[in-house]
Amino acid sequence: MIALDARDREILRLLRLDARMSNADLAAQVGLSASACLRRVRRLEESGVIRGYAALVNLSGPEAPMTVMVEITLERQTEDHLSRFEAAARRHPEIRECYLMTGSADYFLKVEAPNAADFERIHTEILAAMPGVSRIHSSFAIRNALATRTRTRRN
Amino acid sequence: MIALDARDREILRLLRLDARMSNADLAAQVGLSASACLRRVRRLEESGVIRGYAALVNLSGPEAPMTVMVEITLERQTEDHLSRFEAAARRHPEIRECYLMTGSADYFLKVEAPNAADFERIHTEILAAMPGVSRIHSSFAIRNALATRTRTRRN
DNA sequence: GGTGAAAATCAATCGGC
DNA sequence: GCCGATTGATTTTCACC
Repeated sequence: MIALDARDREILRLLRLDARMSNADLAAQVGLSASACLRRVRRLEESGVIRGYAALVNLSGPEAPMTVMVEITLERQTEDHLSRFEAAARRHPEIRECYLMTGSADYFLKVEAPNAADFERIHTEILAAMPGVSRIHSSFAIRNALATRTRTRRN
Repeated sequence: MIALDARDREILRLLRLDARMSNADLAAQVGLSASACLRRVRRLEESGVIRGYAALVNLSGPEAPMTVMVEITLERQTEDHLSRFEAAARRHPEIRECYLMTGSADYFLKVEAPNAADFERIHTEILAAMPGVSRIHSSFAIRNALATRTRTRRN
């Protein structure tokens, strides 16, 4: 992990709020020249601190996906089991977040599926089929309460 | 909510993977001209389907923030209480996600704090101080198991 | 780390189909 | 609703201080 100074942290804060802000704007807001700012952004990208940029999508009505919070408890927690679980999680884009947790549940997953049938498939074919899984507990989201707009147009 | 066709869904899928893909690339991948593609992206932004673009940040070591999954149970669930809770959640950027849930816990929050002291402050001053909160259950993440890089350079 | 300038790419608009 | 061309921004890469 590379060292970060206050300006790097400010760049990260701003890009988390608006990943499509122009480099010129970003540079002005952190008080750097455009070239110095771009050099820092590239360094953050290449070191993996910035691991990507994502559009925040917000569908409602019949298009709305199911969002399910899934707690997974494993029978065993050897490095090998954890690695295999995580490798499987990475292969399934419906598993949008996956955290190794303290406490009783070993993994916490946020799963997004277009519909209930797809979620059932993920549940039975992927999650329940993982080696060493002893318990799966799913909670369903009714709606995202923080779905407010960050940015609408480039200007 | 606007109607989406297959190309709109493909645009959303691609922009969730790489929000900084150029419009020219995006257009080529969905099989549209650049101007037609841009018109669709603007429509998705203006309708709120795309609510923003965010850099995915991935810090480890001493810079790593605490990620805490918090389940909140309310005593009452009137519209008024829910609205006030959600308004308060929106005011605190450390609350990065907030879902209204089915089942026993009413809200599910993902909280990110620079350190334990900040998390304690959020816990006591914000979460516990909300009206009608009867139970708060926090689970701590050890690490993000899906922190793989999506994109490193513009090219 | 900063400046300035050049080249390439891109966004954004407009007229036409 | 889509295409193609034009115009103005933006990104990106230089060489240099």
